[in-house]
Amino acid sequence: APGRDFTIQRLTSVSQLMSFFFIIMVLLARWEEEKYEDGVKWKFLEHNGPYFPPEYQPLPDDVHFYYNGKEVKLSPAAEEVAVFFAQMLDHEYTTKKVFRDNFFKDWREEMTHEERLLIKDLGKCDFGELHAMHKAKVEARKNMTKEEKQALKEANQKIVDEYGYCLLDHHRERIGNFKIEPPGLFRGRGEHPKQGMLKKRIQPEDVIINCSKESRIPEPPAGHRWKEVRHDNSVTWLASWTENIQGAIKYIMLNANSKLKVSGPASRWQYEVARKLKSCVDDIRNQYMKDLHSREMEKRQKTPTADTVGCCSLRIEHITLHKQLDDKEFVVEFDFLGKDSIRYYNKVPVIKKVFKNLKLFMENKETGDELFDRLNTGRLNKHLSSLMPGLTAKVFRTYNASITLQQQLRELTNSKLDSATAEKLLSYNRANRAVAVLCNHQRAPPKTFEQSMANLQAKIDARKDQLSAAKEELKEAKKEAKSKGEADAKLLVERKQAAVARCKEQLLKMEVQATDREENKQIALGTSKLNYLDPRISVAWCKNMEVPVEKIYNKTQRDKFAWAIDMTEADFEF
DNA sequence: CTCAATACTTAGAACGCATGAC
DNA sequence: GTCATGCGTTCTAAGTATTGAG
Repeated sequence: APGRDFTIQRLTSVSQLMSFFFIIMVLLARWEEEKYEDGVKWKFLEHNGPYFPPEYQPLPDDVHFYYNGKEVKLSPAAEEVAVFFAQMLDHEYTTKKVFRDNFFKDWREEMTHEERLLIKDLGKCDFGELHAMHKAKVEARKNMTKEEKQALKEANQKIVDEYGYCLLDHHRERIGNFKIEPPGLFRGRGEHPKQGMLKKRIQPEDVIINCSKESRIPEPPAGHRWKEVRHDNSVTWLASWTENIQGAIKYIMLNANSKLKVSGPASRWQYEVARKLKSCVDDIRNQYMKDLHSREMEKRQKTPTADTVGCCSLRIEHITLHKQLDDKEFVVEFDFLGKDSIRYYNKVPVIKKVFKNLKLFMENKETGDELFDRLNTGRLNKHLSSLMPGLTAKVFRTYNASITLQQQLRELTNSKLDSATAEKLLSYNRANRAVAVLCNHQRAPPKTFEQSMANLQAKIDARKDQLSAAKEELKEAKKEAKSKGEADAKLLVERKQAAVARCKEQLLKMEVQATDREENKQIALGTSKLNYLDPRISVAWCKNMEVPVEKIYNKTQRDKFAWAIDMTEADFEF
């Protein structure tokens, strides 16, 4: 079947040949640009190493911790961890059993033998004074004078200047995360079984440095040494360490606007592959409608994480089959937690064949069993790339997002002459929103949402009152004008009419704003904008609509998409 | 090939600062 | 000037992709 797919695909259209040709041209261009052999990411790399967070400052003598009502002076190590907990006391995490249990277990490990003997019940711990001290500190920071704030800013800038940049192949590049992650209590997303565990302080002895052999090797902090210094130019990271919660490796890497990222495989390149999918997506869709039978294998087990799934790892409890639902036949109801424990809920009508297959896959299984027990992401992507070179699930996502944006922009925006910039931007946001909904990019409603919505509503109400008052005045003025017919009175009518119109306009604007905000309550636009939408679509739209590109991309985004802003013409089509 | 380790991208929340309304 | 609010930045968790060992 893969062979046949490829043949069909190759013969179907001239435009495919064209796009294939284009891909090769881009490949060559990219080759030219990168100028290094495969797998080599740089020839020269020099940096100052990561920035370490400041050492723990023990509590002042007048701040106390109490156990069972009695004052206890904690050892520095135990005290530091106690402060982590105290700082989070306002957060609801600290009320959760898993969080508390994990915290307490790890905390006890930091205690001295004596402390461990004494402190056996978290419920008997009183962190009140530590908590109060933390809040006072936050408050004090907020109330700093202008000069103090300025001094702090300058100090931070000094750190950025020293540690925030590296030299990569003769270019000074901004580092994305040059700071070692400070210690604290782990906060996973969703019901994470490890929430509350102690994330330990990283020492230079834990850190591997990666740089050029011939570069100036970064100095470890005084009295310390690095775990290792290596010179591996097949990777892009500058430093790494292993964190203690999941045992995962953390990396110090470059900023998103660096050459390495912008010309890396992920950015421009992914959009070209996705564009190519446009020319053969119909074939591929027809094909998978034909062979609705896949048979592969595999399972996997990892260290405990929050219970989340993706399309390949769905379990049978995540879908419900409805032969009939409302007025539709063969409906699949999805309900599961995806990445970041974000819920996906949807009812999707499918064709009979798919419905029957799903039913078959669920047979003789029980809760906890995988729906597609012979499928995994590797297998899926292998199959996809046999349909079109470079095709993966992610390419589909990029394609779907970009094509949706383009369609929505066409549907939602009028000609450039028809509307004001604000209205154009609203349309752009709506198109962006449609994409975010498609990709299930959700956010928690902002904490201040209800309040700010109420504030806006109050403004709207006030404006409404104002409007009716203005209308009333207009009516009065008209009556006056009719009975008297003086020029002055007529002028007054005109003035009142203008006032009513202005009022109406402002009211409309606010109402639109309220709608926009309400619609955006649980939708996050940033992720799709940054990661899935071909920036050339947006740049072309700006050119066509005569909207400055600054209105849709901020500085950071303009840096990241500089290549698209430079090269895109108004007639660009995804 | 499989599995685990490693590398890199994607993600939402928290933070903090600029801005604009009053 | 004050204050809320929205926005950009920072942070780091949580995915996917790739590599490499056996």
